[in-house]
Amino acid sequence: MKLKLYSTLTQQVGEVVPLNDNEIRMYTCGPTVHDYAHIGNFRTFVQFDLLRRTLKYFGFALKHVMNITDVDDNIITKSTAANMTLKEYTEIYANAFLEDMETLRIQRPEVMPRPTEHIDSMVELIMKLREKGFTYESEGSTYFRIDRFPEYGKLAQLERRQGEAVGRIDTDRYDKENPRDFVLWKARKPGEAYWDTPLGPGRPGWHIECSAMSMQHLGSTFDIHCGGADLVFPHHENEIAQSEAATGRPFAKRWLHCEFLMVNGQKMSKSLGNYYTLRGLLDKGYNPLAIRYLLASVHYRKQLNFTLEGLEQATAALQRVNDFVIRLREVPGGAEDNPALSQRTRDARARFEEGLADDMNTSVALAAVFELVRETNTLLENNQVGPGNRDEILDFLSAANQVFDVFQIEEQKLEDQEIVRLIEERREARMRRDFRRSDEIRQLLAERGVALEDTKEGTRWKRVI
RNA sequence: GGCGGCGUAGCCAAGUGGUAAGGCGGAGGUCUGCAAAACCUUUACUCAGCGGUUCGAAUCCGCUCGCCGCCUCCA
Repeated sequence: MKLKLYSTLTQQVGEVVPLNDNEIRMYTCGPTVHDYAHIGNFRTFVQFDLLRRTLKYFGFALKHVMNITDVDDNIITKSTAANMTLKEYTEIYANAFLEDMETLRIQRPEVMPRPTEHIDSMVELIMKLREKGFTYESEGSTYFRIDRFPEYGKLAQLERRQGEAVGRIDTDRYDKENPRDFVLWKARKPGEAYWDTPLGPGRPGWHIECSAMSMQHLGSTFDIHCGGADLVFPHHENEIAQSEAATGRPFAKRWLHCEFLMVNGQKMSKSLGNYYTLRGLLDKGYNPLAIRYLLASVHYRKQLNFTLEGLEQATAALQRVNDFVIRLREVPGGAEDNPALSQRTRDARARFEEGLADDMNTSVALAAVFELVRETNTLLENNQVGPGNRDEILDFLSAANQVFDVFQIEEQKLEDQEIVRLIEERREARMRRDFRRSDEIRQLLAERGVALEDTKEGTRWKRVI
């Protein structure tokens, strides 16, 4: 099956064809580590994790680069206020970010470069632009002259307009020939971190970081560049301009942008104060995989309105699949297999893959899982599921988990002996028809996140997520 | 003002010409010591509104209304 993805550049969905052999080279604009990331940020990273896993699912080799930006205005301001070095300060939030990634099961990209370790590449790139006449200097800073790049605006569909929007005045404009020009190298300011380079003392502008790091690790032309929807303009537009001006070659072939997480109809953001952090939600008792599920379940090009109710719905949906797996595992080895169900399982897998192949339509992919769950539950009700069916379905769910990684498919063990003892005690109490004690124990375990369900074959337990 | 997008059941959400996937929730039932889980039945004659094209439209076209994002640091 052919994997198709949208590109902001062409505004069309098209088949993914690697530039080199079977390998996809992909760059994701990562976080700036001046604070804890909020789950709006993580929506993007979860979605591009799905992309990463989808590419692998469809058999591509992958080299994925995601930066961790460790120098910018915010970082400088905050680290100074905290009386810490840049490195001391950013280390805290970089580590927090990596931990949060793990909690959300976001796979580590192959390379996670940091700008402060790539200053040479950036300077080299700017020097190349300077040689080719794309830059000018003003008050110690180096700027990119967009008039020299006729294709400027092709990503954001900006026609080169005469009139600029009223009221959008860049505070630096008096330094620039054209308000749209952007800074490549910022002149040193007293008290701020700087690097001594042939461009003069200073630090890199925001946009040059991603160009330099992506091209250093992936080459001047690579397959996919992704980021949040707010990066289309100016960040990615500027990356294209400076990269293509420097190399004379196309930069990223395909651009993917993840839409925003909304809160009450407004973009979740630090400045609006309407944000939730991962840690905050975990403290409230929400399950990280339910959060991952919620962030993954809505298509990346649609805004997702985040609510706690939505998170609870996601939790329930996930629990349904996990409960199904527990029940499926109880299929006796001697039962007869059901050929019709085998066929249904293959169909479900095909629909799952079709959904993913269609620009990562996660809703369709997940619907394929849920349909199979319902149909199989009905058959389980009538003992029409055999061990072969069970294994085929578990195999399909594992495949789905290669991409989504939210379902609990491995059998869980009770390592807590106290809980094991209580379950046994309850079993004895029920045999004596001592339902008072029985219910008491069930309540006790519920408080510890373990639910008990009595079936004809005995009592089963499960962890509540 | 320019650019991009959205509006489908109580909530989330798929569906881009052929007669409304899936999830959550609600109601009734089966099962159960009671629960829980699961299953069964039910919950949009209709897709923001109004026109148009078509044998046929949630899907195409036009207009109207409402909402969001980018154009400024931002995932």
